[in-house]
Amino acid sequence: MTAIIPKRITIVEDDSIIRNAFVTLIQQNKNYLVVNAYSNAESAIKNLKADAPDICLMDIELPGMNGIVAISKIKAILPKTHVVVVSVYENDDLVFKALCEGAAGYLTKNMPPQKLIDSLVELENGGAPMSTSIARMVVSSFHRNRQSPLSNRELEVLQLLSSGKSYSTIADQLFIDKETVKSHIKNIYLKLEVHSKAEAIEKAKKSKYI
Amino acid sequence: MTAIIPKRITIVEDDSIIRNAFVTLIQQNKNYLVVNAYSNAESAIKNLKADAPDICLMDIELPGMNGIVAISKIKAILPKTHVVVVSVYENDDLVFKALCEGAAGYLTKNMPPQKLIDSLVELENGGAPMSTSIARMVVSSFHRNRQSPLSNRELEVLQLLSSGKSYSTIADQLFIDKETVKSHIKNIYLKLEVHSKAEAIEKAKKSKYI
DNA sequence: AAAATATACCCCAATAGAGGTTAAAATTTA
DNA sequence: TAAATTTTAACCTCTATTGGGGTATATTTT
Repeated sequence: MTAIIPKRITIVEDDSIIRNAFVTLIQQNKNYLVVNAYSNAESAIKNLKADAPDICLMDIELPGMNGIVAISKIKAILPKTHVVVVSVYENDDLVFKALCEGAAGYLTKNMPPQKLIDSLVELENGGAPMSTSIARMVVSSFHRNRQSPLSNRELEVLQLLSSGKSYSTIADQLFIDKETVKSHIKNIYLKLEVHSKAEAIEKAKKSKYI
Repeated sequence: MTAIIPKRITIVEDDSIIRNAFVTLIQQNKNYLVVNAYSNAESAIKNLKADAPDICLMDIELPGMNGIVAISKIKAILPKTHVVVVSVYENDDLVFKALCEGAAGYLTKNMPPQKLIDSLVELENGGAPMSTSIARMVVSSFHRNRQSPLSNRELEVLQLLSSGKSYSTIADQLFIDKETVKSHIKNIYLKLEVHSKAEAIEKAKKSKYI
């Protein structure tokens, strides 16, 4: 018979009503222990080592330090802590910034209460809890744009160019002449209406051609 | 009172036992209609326009054309069809290739049967159904490695270098001298033990420093 | 048959890239 | 505070790369 060690949770949420709701909700489940709940990131970080949370629920819009920066700081101090964002914002930019800084999941506040508990379980099972729309956003970010004006060969060349390869390296890799690579790149520039490598890569990435 | 128009589903799965199990399972739910179930991708694509599926469940390991290529072909013909991968493989490479080609979700065959139905519902709700481990894999792909040997400034420089910018453009953007950029790049090469831009970018991306 | 794509060649000027060395500020860490 | 690291900047050399212009031909695709 193994004793259940409850997962330690801290909450960072400036709205006291939501914060208390989360505490109450989580405390109903004895697999989880809310060690502390803060209204700002600064104090949460100050007590981070003492709290030693397994999971941290993090709001994005906060007075003072915002949630994105907070995630970064927390992961730098306790890399193993799972930081799950709980935000009203479904803005692309914020979601991807949060994930890049190390968020283990991203929930939106309009979720049904049970979804929060499910998410904690999902985390323990090795998952990455996300709201419906966030999951779609994340998966869509991988999808390439099929409306590309570039031919398949041009996409191949641009792909290699974007990984920092030189014309000659690209030529070797595609078993074609360096001059042919030049021709392709000229046509790519024409089609994308750019005049340099950097512009072409920027435009192609923004349009998700590559 | 609005009539419920069932979502049209096709299945591509070479194992007849699994295929039939999926058909039986889905047919129990009158919100879904299995229009056809195929043992290979070629025939599924041949009948694609006639089947006009809203959702296609796609295996990866198939005789003849593999599932990744099949996703690409299907999305080229019917971009609006949601292709959901159902595979035993949890290999990173396959998952990301499938997503890049346009997969709307990725499930593993060890899921409980109800999870398949839940996934169909999740799709309709605007989500992207994923198995626990796949979701973690996808979210982790955004996380950058904090054990980088590079300084923050070096990371900034390498980031810009990797987007195809020239030394002078990087200098302008960071408000520093071109010679300083060169110094940073020299140090980056030293630390990463490489001797060219392409190698540095490759190593940094593989190690997820950038 | 026409259009798009993939291939390859020429010329040329500007600059980017990689190597070396040195060193003063500024910042962070011990 | 002292030591270490980071960031900044400058000098040198030399070759490779890039991007502009043009032209041309075989192969696919429409």
